Amino acid sequence: MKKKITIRDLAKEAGVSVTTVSQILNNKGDRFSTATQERVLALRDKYKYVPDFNARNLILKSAKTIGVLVPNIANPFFGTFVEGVQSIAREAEFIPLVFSANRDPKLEKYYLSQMIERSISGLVIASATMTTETIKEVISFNEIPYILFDQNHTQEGDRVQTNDYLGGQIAAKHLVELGHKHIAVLTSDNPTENLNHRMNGFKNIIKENNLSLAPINDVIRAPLTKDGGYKAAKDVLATGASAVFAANDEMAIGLLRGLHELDVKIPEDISVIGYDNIYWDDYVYPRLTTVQQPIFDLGAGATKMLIEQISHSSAEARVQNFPVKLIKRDSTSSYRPK
Amino acid sequence: MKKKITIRDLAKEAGVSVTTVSQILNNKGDRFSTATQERVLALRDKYKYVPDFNARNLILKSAKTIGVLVPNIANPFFGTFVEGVQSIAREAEFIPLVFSANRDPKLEKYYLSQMIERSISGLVIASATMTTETIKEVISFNEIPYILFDQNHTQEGDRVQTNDYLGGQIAAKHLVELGHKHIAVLTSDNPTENLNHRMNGFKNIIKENNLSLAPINDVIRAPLTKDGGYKAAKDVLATGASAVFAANDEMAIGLLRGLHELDVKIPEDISVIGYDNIYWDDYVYPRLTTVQQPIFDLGAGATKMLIEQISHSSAEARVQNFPVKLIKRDSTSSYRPK
DNA sequence: CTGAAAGCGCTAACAC
DNA sequence: GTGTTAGCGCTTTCAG
Repeated sequence: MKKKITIRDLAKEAGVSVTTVSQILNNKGDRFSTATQERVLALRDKYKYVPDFNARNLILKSAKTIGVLVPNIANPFFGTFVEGVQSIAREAEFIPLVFSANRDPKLEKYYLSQMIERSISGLVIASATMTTETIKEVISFNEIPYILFDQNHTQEGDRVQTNDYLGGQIAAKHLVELGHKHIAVLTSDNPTENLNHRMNGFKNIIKENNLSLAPINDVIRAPLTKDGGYKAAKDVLATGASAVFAANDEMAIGLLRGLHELDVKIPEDISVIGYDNIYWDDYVYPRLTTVQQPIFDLGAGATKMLIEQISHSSAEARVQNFPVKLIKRDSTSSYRPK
Repeated sequence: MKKKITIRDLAKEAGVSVTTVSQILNNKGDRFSTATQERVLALRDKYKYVPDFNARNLILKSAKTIGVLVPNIANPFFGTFVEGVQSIAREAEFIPLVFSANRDPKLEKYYLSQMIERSISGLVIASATMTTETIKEVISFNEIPYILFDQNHTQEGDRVQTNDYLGGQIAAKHLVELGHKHIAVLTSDNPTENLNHRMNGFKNIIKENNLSLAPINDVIRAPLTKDGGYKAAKDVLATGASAVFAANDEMAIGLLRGLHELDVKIPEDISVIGYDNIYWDDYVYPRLTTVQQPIFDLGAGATKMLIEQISHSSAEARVQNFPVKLIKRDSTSSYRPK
């Protein structure tokens, strides 16, 4: 790395003091003569001078950096979420530090400590494994502003969220309206609170319509991944249901594959509805009907809240709700008796 | 943010000098008595002291940060690539700063300047739009070590790469061996050098087998995206070919969807082979045959090289090659005359 | 209009 | 074994 040119170099060459240069470069130089200002500015451009970040922040105590903790960056759901974060961060000239913690609490703690060391100004947490204890212990201890997403709704703090209960209802209504009487559910073997809400909303509609959902037989549990959905196909088929609600699109897409391999026709033999509306839904076969969460907006909204909190440090905890809605595609159809 | 506890606080409480604390905390404290060492360490734990990053780096001049520039983080190819980067970075205690520049040169420059300001130690560039000029102008000017990936092979500098020519040959061989005589190609409307190599390898095998590839009719060009592949389906079909090689999996997957909507059966009516082996290939229908690039390893390998370069600043430009291989799945099959 | 001087929190020669 | 001291590059009072 070339030796960096410092503010002192500029000052010397301009024949002024370091103070002068500093003030002018930080737009606090009204009081200096236009000639001086122009000289300094010209010199900065000539040498492409960039103030040293560390030196600057050492004084300013703000790194304009926000941490983003997601389970898996290669997952398009979180990829899109992060893009939402980035779009807002960029506007506010914050830099996001993104970490993919792979649902590994140790990794999460490591990254967390790294972030604190780097004095991030705030944190967006989109990780279901981040426990209340970790948050209390590490984040609150350091009094770092943070925003939660996709968390157990029992936790405290500012958050963005969608109405999971409603989302579950929407999914159920769709299947019921298509005439399905026997509906199965594919959900996580280790559900977070928001997933429970989603499922409760679903069951609520089932019950209202006097349909049954046998808790044991019709509720299949598997990991919340494509592979989880894939491997659960046999069990889903065994329920004999004519429609199935998968707790998220990843699972639903895995399920699609599993059902194909079992020579089950979708939606003719069984309708499948997912949840999230990741951008892949249009590219699986058949195109996946789902309940949309505005993923990008969630990332953007969380970041907007966070930056507000950093700037004004508003005291009260706020919750921002985002809408969910049905996206009808080709994986669901009317019930046809066999 | 709570006022941070500083090294001075520790020193005072431990009844020793700041130097003592600093040395001990940096594992250079052999010369101090065990008692002192333990006292200091205990205090650090008690107060969860973390050295101030900015102050530290101001002296050390190393932020242990590497920049990573990718076109699109929500794209699983780059998501996986970034995970590879992260895995190595973490081992070496480097923090990756990941930017998704959306193939927008302005954004790329902005992020680049941000990174330089933050005195990153090195840069992994996985972006085809990053031109030689930008690299020269911004990166070389600041003498930042960098590693390229997926770039125009004409550029200078250390790099990781795969043998695209061979990859193209592998794809062609597979189709030829299946008995296909009339093969179409779906490639980028704005190809980078590595794509050209890929295509040249492909054409080489076609020619060797005395098959023709009409440059105009059989080479379809579209954006290198799912949507690009989707919209190109009609044109591909119009070639009358019994097999098609798509320049990457994204396009291939889009093409699959487009062909479905045209009621074309894959692989019965037309075989499709992609390139990259993104993890979605197993979850489209039919499962996509492709040429694998070791994406994770590429990210990891690039990062390993970069960190070596940062540490030892080895002079000579190095190139590390990664293997490619055929992954046979369900989207290709033997030629059957109609 | 301008600059001297203090100091952010830390590390590292160099004394003692 | 331990501490003094001098900065790292920058911003910011405050005194001209």
